[in-house]
Amino acid sequence: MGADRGRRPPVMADVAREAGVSHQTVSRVLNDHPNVRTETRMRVLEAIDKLGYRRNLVARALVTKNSRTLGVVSFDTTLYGPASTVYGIEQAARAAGYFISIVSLKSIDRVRVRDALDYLADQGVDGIVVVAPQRSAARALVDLPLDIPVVAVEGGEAGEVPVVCVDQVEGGRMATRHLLDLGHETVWHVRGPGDWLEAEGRAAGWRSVLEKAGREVPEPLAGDWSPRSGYEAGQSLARMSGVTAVFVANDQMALGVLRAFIEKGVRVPGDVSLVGFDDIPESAYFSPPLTTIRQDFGAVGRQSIGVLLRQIENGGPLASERLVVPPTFVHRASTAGP
Amino acid sequence: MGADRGRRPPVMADVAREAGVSHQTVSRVLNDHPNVRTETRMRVLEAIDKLGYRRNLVARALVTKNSRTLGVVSFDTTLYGPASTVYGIEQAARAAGYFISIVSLKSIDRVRVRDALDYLADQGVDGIVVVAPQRSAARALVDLPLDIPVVAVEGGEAGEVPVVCVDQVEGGRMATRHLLDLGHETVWHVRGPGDWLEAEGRAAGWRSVLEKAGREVPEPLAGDWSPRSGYEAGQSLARMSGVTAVFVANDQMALGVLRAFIEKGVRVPGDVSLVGFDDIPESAYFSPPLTTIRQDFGAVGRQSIGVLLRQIENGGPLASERLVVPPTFVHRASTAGP
DNA sequence: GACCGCCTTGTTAACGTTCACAGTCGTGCC
DNA sequence: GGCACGACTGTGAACGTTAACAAGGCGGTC
Repeated sequence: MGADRGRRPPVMADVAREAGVSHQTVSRVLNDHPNVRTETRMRVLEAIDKLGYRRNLVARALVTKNSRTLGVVSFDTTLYGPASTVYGIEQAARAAGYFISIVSLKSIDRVRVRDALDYLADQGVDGIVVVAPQRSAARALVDLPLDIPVVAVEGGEAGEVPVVCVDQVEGGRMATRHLLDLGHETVWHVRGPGDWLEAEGRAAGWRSVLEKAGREVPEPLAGDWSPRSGYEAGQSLARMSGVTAVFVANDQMALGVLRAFIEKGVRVPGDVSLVGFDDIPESAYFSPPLTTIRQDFGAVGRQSIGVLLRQIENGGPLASERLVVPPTFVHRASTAGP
Repeated sequence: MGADRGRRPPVMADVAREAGVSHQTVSRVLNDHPNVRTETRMRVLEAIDKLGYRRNLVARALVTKNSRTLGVVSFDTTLYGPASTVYGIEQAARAAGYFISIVSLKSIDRVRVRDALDYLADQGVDGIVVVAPQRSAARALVDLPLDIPVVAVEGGEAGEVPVVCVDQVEGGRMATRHLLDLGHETVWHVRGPGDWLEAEGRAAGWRSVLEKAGREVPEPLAGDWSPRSGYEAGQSLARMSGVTAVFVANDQMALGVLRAFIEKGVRVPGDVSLVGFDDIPESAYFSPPLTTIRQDFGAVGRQSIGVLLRQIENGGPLASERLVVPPTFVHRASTAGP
């Protein structure tokens, strides 16, 4: 209707002219400022509607100094855990009216994490969630010179930044306790890669239960989370004698172990009982269906956004927090008495 | 030293003062403008370094009208396919110096896709990748009033927006041809949910090979991509007689089918051969390891960013393109002759 | 030697919003 | 009746960058 001269998207001033008010009044209407007469507000809203005006968030960010965007740094978002966590984060952030900007790292080390943080800070994000499941990544977060709120997910020791994580140690305990309760003499362990905090936590839980029960603690085998590494560990375990119960640090490796056992004629749970970790969607359909420990990634995502927003509203870093999400035990058919 | 009065981050003018030049010269150095004397450039760079100056990308975006940010709209990024695609997109985008802003949808319909696009457009993204594997999502993209480059991934018919996709039909053909080549009389099919283009494509490929070979075309069973739905389909198939070969539309459902078969005593590949689709990391460790069709999600991500950037540089939507990424056949142990 | 041109730098004005402040009313109170 | 105060609106100046234009210096050419 004669209001789109030049095909340039309308700006606040155009709306103001259309409604016969000043640009400031338009701004007030947009920001729900109380002191605007109802009739004026209506006129402005009509003008906005007529012109198809949309507020320019970039200009807004320039002056308010916040962009309503949060950054997420994550390791390989192809994996089930990180993908689910990021998903949870995204849902929670959008619900709170924030955008999510993602950086996905192929490998994590201090330099790369630092670069990613700088990169996001440059872009003007209001806060950053770092999904930092590795010790090196967690360490990259201490004495950060950034003056922007950060929260670590699975970030290890509560250091200078708040942390949200699943109680990995308790998960390891649950798995091991379950196997001992079934009557197994001791429990073998296929752990995750050395640098990973989750791997350490699960192994620590496993070890503590065995020690407290006065059982022998076998040397753990190490994998890299992949089914292939689980397969290799499974081949080793099948060659060993006296193995009746194995706690594998994630479901993907458990699948590999399962495969190796089947190839060697080791029956599960007939000969060996198996417990995994994560409860990926596939686990319930393994043969046999896998007993495992479920992590509530959605809760982790929500909690981390919660902590971050509290920091942002607070205006500064709050006393370093540590939120722990409990895991749950999922009993299926891969475990039985010896 | 002595240049951080008030703890305010330094701006271009501060650098200019420090280097004894105008802010414009600083801008020129930052943007690699050719006409700056080497010595001047050095002085500016030193000043930048000394002050720890970082360019404000928000202010830059305001005046240049591009934010070097791309939006991604995707369906449930927890699934392996979308997650991998988004990962590929992110890698490619960052390599090209772009940020990625993500919106992950729980369910896809015209309204929600439209909202997501608006949301991203508001934020000032330079272009949007829509991972639109459903017919309804693809339809949401036609006659978009948006004046911002868009590319659809798995987006169906080459309509008004460019499309990048894996050749699902060919994948379905490969799977079916392989089974016929092994000597099976015909091939059953567990397809994906009705609205999904990928499901349709794979089913179409399957059907076309059977028809061309003059074989009977059994009524396909429908799943929803989940292992559970595959399990249910598997139970039905196990009850039917004459089933010797099944093409399942994704690996997760194939796992469910496998589980149902094992429970019913149907041997794979002894009694029935099975082909999946996707080649998720787990597939090689199923029992038996799954013959499947691999999709190169990384390539899809890269291609889509390529198309998008070409559009952005071009300044307008280019003649609607359709890039097809070929799938590859992965032979494992779940298939054999009848 | 004057003029043209390029290289280099600086000055000023956008970009589209919010913030700080200053008005202009109308109302109530002493 | 004057004055203070609240509600409402407008004016000007930020925010930090790039774009457009102008200007000075220096070399080369006829």
